[in-house]
Amino acid sequence: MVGRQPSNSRASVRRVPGPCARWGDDDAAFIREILDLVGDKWSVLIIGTLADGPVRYSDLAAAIPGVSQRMLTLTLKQLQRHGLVGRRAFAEVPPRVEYRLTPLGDSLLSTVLALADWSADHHAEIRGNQRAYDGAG
Amino acid sequence: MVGRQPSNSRASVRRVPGPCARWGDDDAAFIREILDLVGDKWSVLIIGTLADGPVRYSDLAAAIPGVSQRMLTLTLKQLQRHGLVGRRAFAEVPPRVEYRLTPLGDSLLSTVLALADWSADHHAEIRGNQRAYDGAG
DNA sequence: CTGGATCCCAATGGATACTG
DNA sequence: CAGTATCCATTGGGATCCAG
Repeated sequence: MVGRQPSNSRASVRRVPGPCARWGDDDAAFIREILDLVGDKWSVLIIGTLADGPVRYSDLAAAIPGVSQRMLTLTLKQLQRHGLVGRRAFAEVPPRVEYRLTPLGDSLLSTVLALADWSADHHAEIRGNQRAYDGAG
Repeated sequence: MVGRQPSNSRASVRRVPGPCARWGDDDAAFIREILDLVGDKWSVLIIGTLADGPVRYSDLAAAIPGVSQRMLTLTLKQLQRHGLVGRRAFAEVPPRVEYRLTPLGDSLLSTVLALADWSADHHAEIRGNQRAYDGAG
């Protein structure tokens, strides 16, 4: 999010060096927004948990060990807002609410799975690099 | 990285329900570690900037508008530690240091590019969802 | 030029208690 | 059950100054 600029910008455009090589400034901004969403501590875990079908709020909480109610709710709202997750409330007592992946959310799952696969593939290599780096300074 | 536990833990283990549907507990942990790295505010921008070849420290700083020296240095170290980025210092005066993607970093670039593509593909759709959500409450 | 060391504020996020 | 509201510790990250 953020999106704040230092106001300090003197009139002179100063030639903001430009975007980052590969992406335009506002592409970059949007990509960062998605990255914030995906890189969020709980988003991917939630998406992964919803992968196999609708899950109730309390079951989500149980399936994702460390999450607090606050963060679960907040993250679910973000995901809803972006249209990745759908919410369905049943007018029963006791109340029941189910969350599920939308088609959009499902398409993101595939993409994220690629990243997960990459992680798994290079797990050992990266661990080795870390140890080497930490050891050798 | 945190690692703090509340001490409050009453003797009862209470049976931590287990992992998150899709991944085992420690796979999940490692994936989250990569996600933290990638989801980091500057990592992807840096990786993207290094995509086309070695870049000097000061050029990186110039190419990535909002970044502070501190964060640039810190992020580069993380990337080095994981073996995604290599550093080469020239014993000259004034000093010159070049950073470049390792093959590992390059393979991550491809994966991340997939995410960037996904973002671009669904940019409009997501924006629409956001407006709908914000409007309808 | 390339960073390291400090200071400090704002945001993140967990714990807890309360509500419909 | 499914959240909301509040409080508070931890952390992220910018600014600034210093050093090789």
